[in-house]
Amino acid sequence: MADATDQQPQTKSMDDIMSLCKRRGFIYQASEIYGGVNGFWDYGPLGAQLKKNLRDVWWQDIVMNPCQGKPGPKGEPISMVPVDTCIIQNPKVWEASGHVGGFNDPMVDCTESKKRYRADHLLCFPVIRDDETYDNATPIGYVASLSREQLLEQENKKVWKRIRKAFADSIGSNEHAGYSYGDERLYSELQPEERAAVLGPDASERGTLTEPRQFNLMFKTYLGATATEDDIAYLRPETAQGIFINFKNVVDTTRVSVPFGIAQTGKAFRNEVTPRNFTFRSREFEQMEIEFFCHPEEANDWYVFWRDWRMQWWQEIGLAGENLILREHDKDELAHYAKEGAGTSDIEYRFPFTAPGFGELEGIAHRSNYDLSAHQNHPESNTKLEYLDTTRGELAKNGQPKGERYLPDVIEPSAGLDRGVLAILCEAYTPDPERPSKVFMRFHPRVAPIKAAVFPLVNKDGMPEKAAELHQMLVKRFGHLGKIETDPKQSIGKRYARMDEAGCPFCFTIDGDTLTDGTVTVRDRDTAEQKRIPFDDVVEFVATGLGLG
RNA sequence: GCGGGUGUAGUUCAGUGGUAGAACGUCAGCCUUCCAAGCUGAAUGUCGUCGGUUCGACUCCGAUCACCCGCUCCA
Repeated sequence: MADATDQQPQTKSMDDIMSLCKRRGFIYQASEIYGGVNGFWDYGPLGAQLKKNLRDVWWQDIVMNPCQGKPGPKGEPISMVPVDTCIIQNPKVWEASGHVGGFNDPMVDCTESKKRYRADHLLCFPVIRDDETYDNATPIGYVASLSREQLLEQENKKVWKRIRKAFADSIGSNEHAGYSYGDERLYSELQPEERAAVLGPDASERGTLTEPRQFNLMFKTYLGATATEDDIAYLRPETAQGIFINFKNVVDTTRVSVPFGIAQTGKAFRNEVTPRNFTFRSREFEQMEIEFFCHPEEANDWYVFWRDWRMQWWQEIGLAGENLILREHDKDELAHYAKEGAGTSDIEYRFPFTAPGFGELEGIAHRSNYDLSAHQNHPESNTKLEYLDTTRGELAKNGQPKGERYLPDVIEPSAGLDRGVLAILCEAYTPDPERPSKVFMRFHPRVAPIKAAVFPLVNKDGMPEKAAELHQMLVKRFGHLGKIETDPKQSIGKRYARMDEAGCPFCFTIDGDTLTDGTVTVRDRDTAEQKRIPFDDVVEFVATGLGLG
């Protein structure tokens, strides 16, 4: 932990980073002139380009040239096709996926301790007096706990005293009066009158827990202008389902065969209970998702493949170092769809606001065939989603396999685009008291919103014209990748400083010598060092710098 | 949802019961041959919002919104 890079995030101030984001036009508060709106953020000119670049780099490395040409577990090329599906789907999609039933967790508040619990996590143990017959006893109340062990196995005097005090009116304060527990029930399953007799996990008297309240995390909307209850629809809480419900379409209309992946980027919406931490937990956010379909026997290999490659990808685009970790989920934190699979991993970044902890950037989940199965079995989908794999099965007389029908397993690498941008901003933010800007943004050239800048050293003597010429050359070659900046005004130091805060990796300066010996000055953002190269080599220099050489 | 904190120019912050300032940034001009240089000048805020107290509120009170921190929660 003594390593300098290890401690860097703790020394970076989130307030300073947010201030720079505003000041330089990366991120603004949404609806700011109306006082903002909780959980929403807008991207300014530099932020929009940065976000687009990250999305484009993902698209390039996932869809256009999957895994940068790296072969799969068996040496085969990775097969990937894109889709772009709707934010609003038939509401039955979300019934089948489990979001309508499961995406809303009933919550319980304790009016005494001010704590909040999930109603289906609260185990309620009936308290039964020893002088009652166990089998047909009426419980005198319930003791709630988040875990069986906590209450039963680690019971100590403190817990015991608390319970005895809370039930003093029923079992008496006599130390020797006994009680025992019946079989536990979930708080969510208790009747209202039973709930009034529950002793909360952190309460000292009974009946301090509220009724379970629904926290529906999906945004509701209405289809059609009449807007009745029959017209309810939802803004998608994840892009994934759009892929699953198009699985058959893609198989039927595209020359893909398992194993292959379907990729998609797009907005998703969740009514987070507590939006927090700048853009980290926004209610409107963008995902970059892959659903990779494979034979169940190969799913584990693909899970490992994608987990490791996605980690490598984030490292390659600038999140190198100790701030990025790969973390395998514990069994008890697996999502409902991953229970049957091999597991889930998170790629996590140590943000200034999570340090020394980490926040999730991307989850790689083994979803087994949960989703395809759910859609196939939904009574109203009425569609067989089994895949006919003609490379498998017994051999027929002619030597050809007879084929095997199965629901493919799915490996899902699901990344948060906005979280990626935020991590890149945090990682790039580099305080440097030695330089005029006091800080610079060390973006990887592939994602940097401004790719290069061209400056005439002074605004006269033919330098502006020469700079304009070079600027045009660079725009023509690299303008599709990001902004090429040029600016003839004010001192050169001020212009360099601006580019430092914008994270522009290369600045080229035209001076008097350019006009006589045909060389320009290159200034490197990270070292602030300068060297001269021929004017005619600048395009090639930038290409190399952007990894295109 | 609870507790704590904050809210004044683009940013960082002063400020006083008598309707606002600094620094930096931004812009313009001059000047400038390599790191926010120099000189001159300019723009910018309904002091988060609404309401109350007051002759008068940026200041006091209340509500509300937003952000930050700690819980809680987070497919």
